[in-house]
Amino acid sequence: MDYQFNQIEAKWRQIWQERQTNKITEDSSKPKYYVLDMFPYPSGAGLHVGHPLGYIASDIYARYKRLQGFNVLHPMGYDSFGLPAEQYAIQTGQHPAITTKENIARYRQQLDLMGFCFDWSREVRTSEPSYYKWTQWIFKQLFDCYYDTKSNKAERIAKLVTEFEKSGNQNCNAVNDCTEQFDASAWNQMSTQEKEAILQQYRLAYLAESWVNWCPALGTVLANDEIVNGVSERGGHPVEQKRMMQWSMRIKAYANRLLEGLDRIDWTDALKEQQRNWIGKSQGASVQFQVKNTDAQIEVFTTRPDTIYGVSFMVLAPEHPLVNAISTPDQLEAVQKYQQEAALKTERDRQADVKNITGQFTGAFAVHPFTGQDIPIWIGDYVLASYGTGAVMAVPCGDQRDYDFAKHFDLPIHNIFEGQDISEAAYTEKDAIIANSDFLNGLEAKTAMKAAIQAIEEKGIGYGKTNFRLRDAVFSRQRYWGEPFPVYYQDGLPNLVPDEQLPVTLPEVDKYLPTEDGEPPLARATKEAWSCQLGEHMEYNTMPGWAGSSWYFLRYMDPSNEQAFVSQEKVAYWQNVDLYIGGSEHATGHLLYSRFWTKFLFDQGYLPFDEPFAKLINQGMILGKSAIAYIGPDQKMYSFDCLPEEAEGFREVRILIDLINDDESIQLEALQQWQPQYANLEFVKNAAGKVIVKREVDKMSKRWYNVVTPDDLCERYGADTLRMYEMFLGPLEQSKPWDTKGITGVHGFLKKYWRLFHQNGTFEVSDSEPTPAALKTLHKTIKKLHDDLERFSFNTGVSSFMICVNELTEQKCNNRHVLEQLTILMAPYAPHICEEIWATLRPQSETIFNEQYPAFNEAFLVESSFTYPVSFNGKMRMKVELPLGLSPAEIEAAVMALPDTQKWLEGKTPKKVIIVPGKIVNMVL
RNA sequence: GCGGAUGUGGUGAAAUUGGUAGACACGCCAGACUUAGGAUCUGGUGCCGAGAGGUGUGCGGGUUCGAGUCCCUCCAUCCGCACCA
Repeated sequence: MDYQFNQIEAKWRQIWQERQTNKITEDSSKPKYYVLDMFPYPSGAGLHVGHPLGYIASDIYARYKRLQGFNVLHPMGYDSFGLPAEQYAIQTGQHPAITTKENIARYRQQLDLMGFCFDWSREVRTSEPSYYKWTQWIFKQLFDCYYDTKSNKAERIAKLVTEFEKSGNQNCNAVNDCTEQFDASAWNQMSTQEKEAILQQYRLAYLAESWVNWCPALGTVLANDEIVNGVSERGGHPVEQKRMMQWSMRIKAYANRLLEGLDRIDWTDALKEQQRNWIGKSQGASVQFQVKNTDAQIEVFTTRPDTIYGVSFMVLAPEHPLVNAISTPDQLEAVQKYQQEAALKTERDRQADVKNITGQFTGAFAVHPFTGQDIPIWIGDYVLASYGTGAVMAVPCGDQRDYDFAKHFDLPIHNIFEGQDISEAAYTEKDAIIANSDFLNGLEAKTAMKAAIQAIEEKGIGYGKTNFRLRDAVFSRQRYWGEPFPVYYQDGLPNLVPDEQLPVTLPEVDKYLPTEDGEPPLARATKEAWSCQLGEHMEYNTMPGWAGSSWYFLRYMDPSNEQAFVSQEKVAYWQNVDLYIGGSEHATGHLLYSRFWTKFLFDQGYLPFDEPFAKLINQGMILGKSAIAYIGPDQKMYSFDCLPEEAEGFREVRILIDLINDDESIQLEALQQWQPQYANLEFVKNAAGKVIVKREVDKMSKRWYNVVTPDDLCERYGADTLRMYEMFLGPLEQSKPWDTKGITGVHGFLKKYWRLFHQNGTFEVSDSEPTPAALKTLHKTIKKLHDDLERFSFNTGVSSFMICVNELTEQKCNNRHVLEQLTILMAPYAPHICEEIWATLRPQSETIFNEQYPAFNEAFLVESSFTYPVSFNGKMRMKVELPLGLSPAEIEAAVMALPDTQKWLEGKTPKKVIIVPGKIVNMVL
């Protein structure tokens, strides 16, 4: 009987569904384990072989844990709000909900083919009102909280209001953007509007005018991580800076905890470094500089307060609010001209222009707080408005950028480093002795820093300060296909929609474009189209993509709860995710925001943990091998090996990889039928009469015609083969190009495994005692597999199965015990074939996944002898078979007694004999 | 520039604590069987050499009886960040 994978797989897909084999419930008698995949955005293109890579790995691990007796939560869902569905809606008028639904159906069909053990009864979709009701609810909690620096957690805003009523904000321990100071009576005299304006500067979700990355082509605001090289990640449109009223998240409040939490989780160093880099903690001091002859003060942040005597000028960002006020009349025109030029430049231009030093003198001077000297104030676009205070104290001797600026504009450079030459470049190391600096003279940088901060604080002109690069996250999008805010406006003030009226559902609109006067698409909705009609109007922005994905892993625990986003009991049982698998592209987006929301929900007592993902693995990307053909100036297609040396006038075209044979030649007739432009194409063939293509590795994508789909491979080889082959390709974390050629090896292995049971046309296993050799093979494999899975090395696991089946075939083993154990062992990798075999071996069994994972027994591995390699001075010369269990002395005696040993010793006595029992014997002469 | 990772046959790759480098698979070569299938099975396959043997994990050093593995210098590739004061 042949291995009929298509029939077997279809059968078990159906049985699993009928018996609800993968449905799980909270069961406190078993330990829990939570295996999670990053849920996909259901795009119209469907899945290619790269998508399931991580899912296969997590599926294997989930099934393995289940066989070990864990109650495993392994869910799947869809991140179903997003731009492509909306773009499609704009073009076709089709409602994004319909496209999304269709795409999800297609995804589900493809995922089911692979035999994943997802508990689909727990599916979540971020675009479902029953889901985003709770995204809105979490937003409300964030709006209603501030970050208390004393208790070091989020607290209710009502607590802050009470404090303001009692003592104003003089001694308030809250993270804020508030620049004004007020006392209790001032607060109590404020109007509702004034109070709310203040509170917005404390709330964790707040409305503020902020610099945003505005993309005119998309008509929306983008987050920093949605911009790649200065253009939008999606579509590649230019992005410019604009000041707009936006919702933001005060993620900065959590900067320290986000940083410190990294030490407690099992992620790769690369990923942790990326997050550390993104958070960008730096310690230093904030210092006030008095502007000469005015009341104005300029606050700067510096990491080198020890170099304060080296300050010889200041530079402000062109956008700095004080620039116009302090510029002298004779400089004002030039200053404004420079400001305009800077504003026109996109961030991209500024980045590209690093080498080009520009700046403008304001005509104003500041007073050096220690020397009292006049220091000129300049503006320059190398100073960023959005970092620190948007102003720097320039220390040209210690900072290369300040040095270059000083050289370019011929500004003074004071050397404050003992014995350092700064005639060519700044001295940026922190190991020099400070000189020419009054009370700091002779100190090392470290001590000088402390002394400087102390002096600054005593003078009352500043304080020691920690600064973060992390910026608050803009939370508004001028888009249709996203979560509406649970917010309405009354008298110009934002108000929260009451819980009873959640969710605020997405209203119908006539078009998915912004309105003519630039309002977001939701402004097109009539009042009646909204699920709640409160105040003057609802919030027209929608939430960004990361809103729904920041907490979805919690919803799987309790997907249909209508009273809470997750019940206390369920979250207490499931806790955080034990193993999270997904791509590294979310390093500074999703993974950071998710940690932020988790910490917030923890602070508010909704969760018993504050890190969402205990262990994280980034699977590598599977790349496509594009096929490139060459068309000459004569419009003929040339074989790659027939290209002239100087291929001028030749152009490269990518052709569908399905049209390429194994020998890299094109199926010419199929090509002519593929696209009309090739219908009458002529060819320049090589000596073998073929047209060869060049291969290039690209991202797998429809536009490169290099997509390989799992559907085709399941059809030809079966899901079990595809699952094992994807694992066999190499280490999970590594990116690698897809190559279908090798799949026959894995397919052949499964056939070989099948033949262990089906030798003479019938299913046959022997009930006799297993041979020692077979038991040795089995237990070797059990141990290897266990170790491989514990270190997430799925590829070596597949190899171990191959070796095992090869050995058992060679031993002609068809022993029931051995084959049963092997089948359980392999079930996580190849669930369909193993279920089929198990059903034949044990017809009463419901599923193999109710069995116990095979236990390793070392007794079966013990050998009677071991063949020692014997080396002389490290060079292996002979092999000696000796019984096991000998002491090193006995081994030495046995080896020395051999005539061959005497031959290699050439009459000498070894200086030293090194013996590692069970490993090696080495003689040092 | 900074940070992270990776360099092993024709190819994908193994080698878990320093202990016989190249397991396993693809490809290739030779053969068997055959109702000629893209089936199955057997043997070979790092490089040099007829052979004994030599040599070999990006380059160059070091530690060690012994290094793919540990240390130092350099080189290459990939990824992330990038005027962050």
